[in-house]
Amino acid sequence: IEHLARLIRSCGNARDLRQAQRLNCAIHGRGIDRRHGSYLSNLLVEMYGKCGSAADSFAVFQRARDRNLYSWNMMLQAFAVNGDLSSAKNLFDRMPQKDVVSWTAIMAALAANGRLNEASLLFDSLPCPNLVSRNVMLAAYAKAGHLESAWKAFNAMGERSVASWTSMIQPLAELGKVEVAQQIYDRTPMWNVITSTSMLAAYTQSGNFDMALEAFDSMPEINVVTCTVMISCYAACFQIEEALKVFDSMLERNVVTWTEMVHAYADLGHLEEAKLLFYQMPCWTLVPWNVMLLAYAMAGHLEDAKLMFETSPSRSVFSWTAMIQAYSCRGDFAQAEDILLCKIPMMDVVAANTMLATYTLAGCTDKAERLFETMPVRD
RNA sequence: AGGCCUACAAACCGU
Repeated sequence: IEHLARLIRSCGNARDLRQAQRLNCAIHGRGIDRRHGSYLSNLLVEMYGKCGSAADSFAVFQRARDRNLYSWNMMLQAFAVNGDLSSAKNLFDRMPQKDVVSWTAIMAALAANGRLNEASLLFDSLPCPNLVSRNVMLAAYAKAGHLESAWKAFNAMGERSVASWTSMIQPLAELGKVEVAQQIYDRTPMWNVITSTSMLAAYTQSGNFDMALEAFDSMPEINVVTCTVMISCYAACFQIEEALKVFDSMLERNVVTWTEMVHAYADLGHLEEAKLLFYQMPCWTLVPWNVMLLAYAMAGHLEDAKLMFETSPSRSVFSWTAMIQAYSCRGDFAQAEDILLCKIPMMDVVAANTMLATYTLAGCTDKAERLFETMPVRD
């Protein structure tokens, strides 16, 4: 049974939906999940959530014979991480009991969807906040760039964990304050591989590639994320050979690692290599599809872009925006605008701005103005 | 009865 549990967990961690479905069939088909209380069904609910399918999670949840607080919290989390806040709230309201984990999961989901105020209000109403719920709020402030509030929350904490310290690093780098991030990193009383990888990412994202290399060389412990960051670091300084060296030397790779390598090839203009690697991926998320789609779009390969769009398992606003670019690059403004105004099921400000920029750059001021007037969202 | 499995920090996509 522990063997099965391990299999389920590793499948969730690999984000491999196909494998998840196979496992679920094998387990449920033999009725194994019915014989072990809520343990296995809980793990299956979690697995599907991680693989991006809240619907499959819910199916398992509903057919489960025994449900405990863990089951409800895992289902809640499955909805939350997949961006289905309304289902999460619905479930939350129907929970027979709730604990601080349930509240914290909702808070984190609100914050992740840009609803910081609601998260903050919820936090203030928590009957008994703990270290994790405080960390969630802290990280939410930090990521939103509300450094004052973040520091206030940080300083108010009676007890801190590695996560509390690590949460302060990344946002500083994003605001161009790498030195401050480094000062915190140097002063941290506790750190682990995540902390040092955050610092590495901070250097990479701020363009301090030499610092990144130095940091990497002196890291006492690395993992798959660390190496993936190094691939993006080498890609950012146009060292495709070095990026590939890291990729080839990795003992463990996940879907992000693969995506990053495909992205590196695509970004540096090696479309054929990108394509080869893309089709070799052991499993996909939507991101690599969009990476390939955009690469083709920007290279003017409209037919290839269309093919990616049509064959991808699903489409997000990223995919649609890439198609706007694909048509724009070919000068087919009518098709591009048709996508924006008629076809996108989820238009946002970036998609609209993309079209606007196309018109502006092409000197079609009249069309740009007309579009601007009718844009449902502006920034 | 208790334990196990759930919430927090690092890497990938569009103007």
